[in-house]
Amino acid sequence: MELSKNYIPSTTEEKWYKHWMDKKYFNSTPDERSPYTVVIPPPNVTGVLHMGHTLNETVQDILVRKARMSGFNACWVPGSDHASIATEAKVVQMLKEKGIDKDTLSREEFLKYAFEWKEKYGGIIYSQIAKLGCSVDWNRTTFTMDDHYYKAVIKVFVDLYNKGLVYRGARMINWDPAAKTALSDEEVEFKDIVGKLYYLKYMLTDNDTEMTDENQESFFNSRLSTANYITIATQRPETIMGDTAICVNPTDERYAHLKGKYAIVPLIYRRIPIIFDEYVDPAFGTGALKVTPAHDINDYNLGLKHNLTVVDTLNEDGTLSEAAQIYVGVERFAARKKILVELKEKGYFIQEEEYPSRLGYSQRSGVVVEPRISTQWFLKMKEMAGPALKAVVDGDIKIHPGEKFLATYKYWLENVKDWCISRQLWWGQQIPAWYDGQGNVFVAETREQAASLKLQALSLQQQNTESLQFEANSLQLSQDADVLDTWFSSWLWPMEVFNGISQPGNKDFDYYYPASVLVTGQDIIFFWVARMIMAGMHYQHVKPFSDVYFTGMVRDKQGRKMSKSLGNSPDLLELIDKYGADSVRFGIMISSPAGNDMLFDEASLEQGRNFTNKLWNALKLVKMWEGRQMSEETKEIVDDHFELSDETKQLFGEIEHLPNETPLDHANLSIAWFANRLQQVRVEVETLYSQFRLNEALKVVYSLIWDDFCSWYLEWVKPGFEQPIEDEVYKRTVRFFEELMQLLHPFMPFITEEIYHLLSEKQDDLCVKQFANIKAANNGVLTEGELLKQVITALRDARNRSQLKPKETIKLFIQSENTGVYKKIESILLKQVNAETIDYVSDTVPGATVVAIEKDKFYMESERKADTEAIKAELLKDLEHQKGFLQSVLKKLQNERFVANAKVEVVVLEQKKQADAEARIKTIKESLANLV
RNA sequence: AGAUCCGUAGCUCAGUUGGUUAGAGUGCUUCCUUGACAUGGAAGAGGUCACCGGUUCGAGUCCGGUCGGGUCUACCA
Repeated sequence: MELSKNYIPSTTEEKWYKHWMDKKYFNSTPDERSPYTVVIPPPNVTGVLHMGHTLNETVQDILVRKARMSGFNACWVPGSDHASIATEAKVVQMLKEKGIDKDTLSREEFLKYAFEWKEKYGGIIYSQIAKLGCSVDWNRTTFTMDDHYYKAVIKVFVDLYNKGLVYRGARMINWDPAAKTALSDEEVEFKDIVGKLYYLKYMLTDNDTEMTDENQESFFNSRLSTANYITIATQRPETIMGDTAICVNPTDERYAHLKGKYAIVPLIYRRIPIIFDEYVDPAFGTGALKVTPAHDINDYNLGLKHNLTVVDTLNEDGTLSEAAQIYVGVERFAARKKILVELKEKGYFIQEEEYPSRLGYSQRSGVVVEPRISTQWFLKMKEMAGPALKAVVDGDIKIHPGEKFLATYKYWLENVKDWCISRQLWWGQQIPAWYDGQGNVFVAETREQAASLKLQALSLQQQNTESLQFEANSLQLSQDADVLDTWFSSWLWPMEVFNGISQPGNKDFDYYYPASVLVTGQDIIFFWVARMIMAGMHYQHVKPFSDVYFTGMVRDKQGRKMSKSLGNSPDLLELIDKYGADSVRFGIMISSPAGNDMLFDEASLEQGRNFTNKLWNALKLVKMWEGRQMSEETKEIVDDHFELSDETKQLFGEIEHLPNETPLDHANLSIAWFANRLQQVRVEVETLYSQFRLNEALKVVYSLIWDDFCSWYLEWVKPGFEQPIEDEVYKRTVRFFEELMQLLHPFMPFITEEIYHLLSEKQDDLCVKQFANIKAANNGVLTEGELLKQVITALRDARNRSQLKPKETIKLFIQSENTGVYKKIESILLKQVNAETIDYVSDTVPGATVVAIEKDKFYMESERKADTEAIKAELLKDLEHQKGFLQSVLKKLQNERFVANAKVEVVVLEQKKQADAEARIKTIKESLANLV
């Protein structure tokens, strides 16, 4: 078969994903194996995958594929989130573009549009997950508004209400004036801004009768010239109409005389009391605070304490309300400008100064959040927090990387406030609360159950059943118009994807719950992770997952957050088109240290593409050898010619799965070395997996393939041009290649599966091929391989320094006490350093370039005359280095306390270093003497 | 304001319980195209591990402090 010049991902990827699907490898049903469960963090149903998702899904797929290949029944559940605010905003926008105003639609009409929208765009995210190669069980795809899921959410709400954990009340909440809904504390993002602080005059009066005079305005304005006022500082002059007090610190002597007096709000001339509270910091601003209970959380608390009236001067859309009396209907920031103008005109304005501060913005709509008093549903969090905190603190749930997030998690749970769970939206689970006309509320899963609750309530008052029946027909219950916060459904995710809430105790749920690992971004630790733990502990008394792996945030090259507005968020499908899914996975993983933010750079994807090309070309090389094995006759001749030494046989014996029938000496070492090297790396990779250090695991495998396999092993066993290869060497090489592909498969599933099948005819697939047990590596063989590499590199370096062209050959003379080692690798050495002959000498070779490695010396003779000066300089540099090294070793060894206190193996190591360094210095000195 | 992480090669980062004169990728320099791969090969240069002090036979690693940067949390108008 003719293989293309470079690897072409597109056809391969489609072919194999379809094959895996046809074989149902990703589908999981309970069996006798241990489960390995992962639930996907459900992306927004109408969204697209961004780079953060890509990193996340890749990590999960690596873990899931690795588990599937390691004897586990791996089950990865995909799905999506209805994302109430985000989706509703998109639908509203879409309707607006069609010329339809949401307010003109009924709830049912709107939901019809929303579901159409979801059907149209909801599939995008799934196709992207498939493109990336994710091995999810598509039969288990779950949407947070699926029928069973919807019912589960309602069931939980009713249950928590009945337990007294859900309640309804008027509280200060975060209000989004654009989406016109309440938000939870977590949905508010604070940004640093430079605002302004305005200093305003409030007139003082001790008149305890309310001023109603038509002429009050001119009365106060005329008295402004006198000093009879108090100065306050505010950032929000548009809220002064909501002021219901001025507050000063009771210890502040400047204002002690104001006890019992009143201030007059400018422009509307409301008379408000001066109150005293420790809360006010005398050092800040003027030490006098205007109190606006309706529009500031602190003022609200002050208002509660001092029994102040609440004047809400804003409408739900952020315009000024009737209660503001002036500028009614004007948008809040426009009103601020107009009011400032009027304050200046009338003389109430003193000065303004720049003031750095933080402002809360809606995570979804991006507008400035308005603190607002509103009647909402809340979940008591204190009761939920305890077990969730314990599960993590006790180590039942392990967080990776741990130390970094434990403190944050703990602090949040210990200081958690009640969760506002109602949203003034239509897209979501409608709150199962029904109101009668008399201000009673009935919480139940269905209208019928709510009605029967009402009947029960009535029956307590009325014993007459006939009249009760009459009442039931005219109950006129109306359901709460609001829906629940999206996170109030997502927190059930690990349970309800297996119907654990709607059908508790079902077979799947018992088998798959709890999940093995949760992989998610650290930005939703409170939104989602903590709350899933709460729900899991509350309903199952069992953690929802054993490990949490936090991926870092994906940023651009300059370290900026990826965002649509910056245009620095690349399109995943374009990247896959350009580089292939394997390269995208490689690129994002290789530069992604666990838990740290990663800077995304397309260069790392190029590195991935180059890697796939390298793999492809290694395949081409090996395929060239196929069918070029030796004939039986040639093989006999060759085997006869090369008698195996006992040493080599011994070396071979260390690898139990190597054949008894052995090929050539050099291949002997090559195969033995690589077999051991492979085992060594497998041990390393296992450890890294268990520590979730996936990027390091990938680096190790990458280097094993590129450096050890391609650059060394393949070169060592490579036959001469158009020469045959030994049968056994060919088979071993194919086998190594297969094992490497298996090791790499979780990271780069497509190309590895392709190469696995191209290497030889196969019945099985890499996707489900089980890893063989790891064998212990033999250090002696590894050391021998390392020595060979070292010798080759040093000789090549010497060639370079002598400015020898690659084609120019050398004559090599080896002076060593242990020639046996080198005789074994002669054929490799010849090839790798382009020598025509190798001879063994017991003395120096005059006029040759000398290279010293450990205690051995290598003389290199060539046509070209050696540059003795350059070589001398090199040797002197090396000598200096060795001398310095020896000195530092001696310093330790001569220190009695070191010898006494350090571990024995450390001391032994130092002694060996000393001996090696001394021997090497001797060799270098001899070489230098030889030069003259 | 509190918490927390970070500061190692030009750049992005590894460096696991302290123990070779500190590693990788990328970039850079030199050389190399009929022989799997120029999306490549061979080789090389490049670091006072932010700074100061302490513990120790021994510190990039542990402790304290300083400076610089990030992130999260918090009700100072």
